This record gives sequence, C-alpha cells and structure tokens, in this order.
Amino acid sequence: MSRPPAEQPTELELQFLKILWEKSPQPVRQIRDLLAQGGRDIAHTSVITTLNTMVKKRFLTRQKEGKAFLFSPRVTREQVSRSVLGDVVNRVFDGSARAVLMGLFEHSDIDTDELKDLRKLIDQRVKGGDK
Amino acid sequence: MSRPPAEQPTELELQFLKILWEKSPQPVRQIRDLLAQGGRDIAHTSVITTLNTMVKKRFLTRQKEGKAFLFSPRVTREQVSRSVLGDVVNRVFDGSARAVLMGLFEHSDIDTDELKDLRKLIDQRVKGGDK
DNA sequence: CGCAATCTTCTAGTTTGCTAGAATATAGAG
DNA sequence: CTCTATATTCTAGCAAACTAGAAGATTGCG
Repeated sequence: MSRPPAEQPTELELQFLKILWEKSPQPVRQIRDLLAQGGRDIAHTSVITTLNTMVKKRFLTRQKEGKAFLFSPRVTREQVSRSVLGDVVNRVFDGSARAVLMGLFEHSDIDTDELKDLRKLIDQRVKGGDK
Repeated sequence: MSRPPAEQPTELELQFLKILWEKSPQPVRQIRDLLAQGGRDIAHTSVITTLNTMVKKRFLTRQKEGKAFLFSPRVTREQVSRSVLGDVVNRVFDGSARAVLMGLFEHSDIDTDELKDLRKLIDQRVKGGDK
C-alpha cells in the first residue's frame, strides 16, 4: 500500500494552471518563461515532464502545432477552486461552513467594507432562495 | 533542489491531531486503536514513526510515562484550521475572501438557516468593528 | 539532401510521505 | 536477578512530486 494519487493539483501544477487560465493555448517555451518570470526557473525538460503528467491527470490537453505542442487547461479555475475548498472544508472543518467563515475572519485583513460586501452576497443568496 | 518540507499537516497527520485534540495525552496503543476504529488500521510501529515525525515538526510533544510515551498536541485546532485555510486563500483564491465565500456557497448544501447564521456572524463582526 | 536548431521522450536522482519488520531497550513478574 | 512482555528505534521499501540531462525525433534553412 502506498499513497493514493492526489486528485487536487499540487502547488506547482496550480502555478501551471494559473498561467494557462490567463491565456491558452501556449507552447512550452512560453510557459517556461512565464514561470521564470514568477520566480520559478525550471529547466525546459522539467516543464515538459510536469505538463505531461498534468495531461495524464486530465488537468490539461495538448495539441500539436508545427513541431511543438500547445497546452490548454481542461479544468476551469472555478472547478479547481471549488474542489480544493471543498476538500479543506470537509477534511479540516468537518463540513462546517460556519467554521470556515469564522476562520476566514481570523485569517486576514478583512475590512468593514468587505464585510458589508460579503453580507450583501449572503442577502442575495437568501432572497434567491433557490437551489 | 527538491521539495520544501510542507508546513501544513498532511492528511494522516491531521487524523492524528484530531484524535489528540479530542483527548490528550494518549499513549501509542490507544491512538492506534482509535485510528483503526476510524478505518485506518496501521501497524503499531508505523504509528510511532508518524508520531515521531510530528514531534520533529513540532506538531506534538511527548512525555515519558512508565516505559511508554504519551503524546499531546502542541498546536491547537484553531491554529491549524487558520493556517490551512489561509494557505488555500492565498494559493488558490489569491487572497480574496469574497471569492472564498462564493466558493463556499457553490460547495455545499448550505440551507437558508445556515445562511442567516452566517449573516448574523458578519453583523456581529461589523458592529464589533475592531481587530 | 544534409545538417543545425529545436522540440520531445526516456531515464534517473532526490525528498517527502506512508508503511512495516528487525533489532534493541526496558519495566515488571516471579 | 533473570526472563518475558511490551515499547521504542533503526532500517528499509514503495509511490508521488519535482527536477534535469542524455538521447531521440522533427522541422526547415541553405
């Protein structure tokens, strides 16, 4: 028995996804440059290796263009965000949205304006009533 | 260069912490039993190995009692929750509490009552104003 | 066509995470 | 005090994650 393959993207994979969510499809060379620009200077072949594992995991698709491959995301930012958050909610907060919200307060610099914004969001949700 | 040591507890480590948050200090044997009870049947020595790495990571402390060790958490549930959530907020949601809250809506079965509860929480926060 | 540039695949090395058996230490019974 | 039961440490193996070099494939320039 060993570790089950993680269904959530890893930290590195998330960086790749963010780049491709911004713009896609993109070739390896360009992805590599953007990574380096973000402070993560990885060898060209390493970038390819990671991209290929992400294709295997179905996070990405690739298509041939000339002699190179172009990569695109197969999952949306919303899908990943929801998945990761849901995972944390279940694993750490035992499914309690309330606990998450309180943790959210503690976490960061949420000012009064943002709080009101959040409340408005909830109001809309309450009125909507659907789902 | 290789992977930086994760500062967040792993899934398994989180299970250990949950057990010790419920009751501590506890001996290895008992922790092992509770894990097995929760469906994770691990060899006694494996439990010790994990506990020791957690001590090294400063998630736990241990004290000798007779011929055995007793383990206790060194971090609180609140600390870990905040840390994990903060990590996700920054890494996945780029620091936006608003985005997290919306993801929270999407995630799960939050009914109207719970929404009102959340709103009350925000109201208290707005009135409190401080911190 | 041939060769250089460029891209990919293959192989492989390192660390973390998880697991467990072999070897070792120690407390307590008799 | 000796022996056994029980606890711990040591060692080790396997998969995932990350990294990169060597080798192989392909395009296109001259």
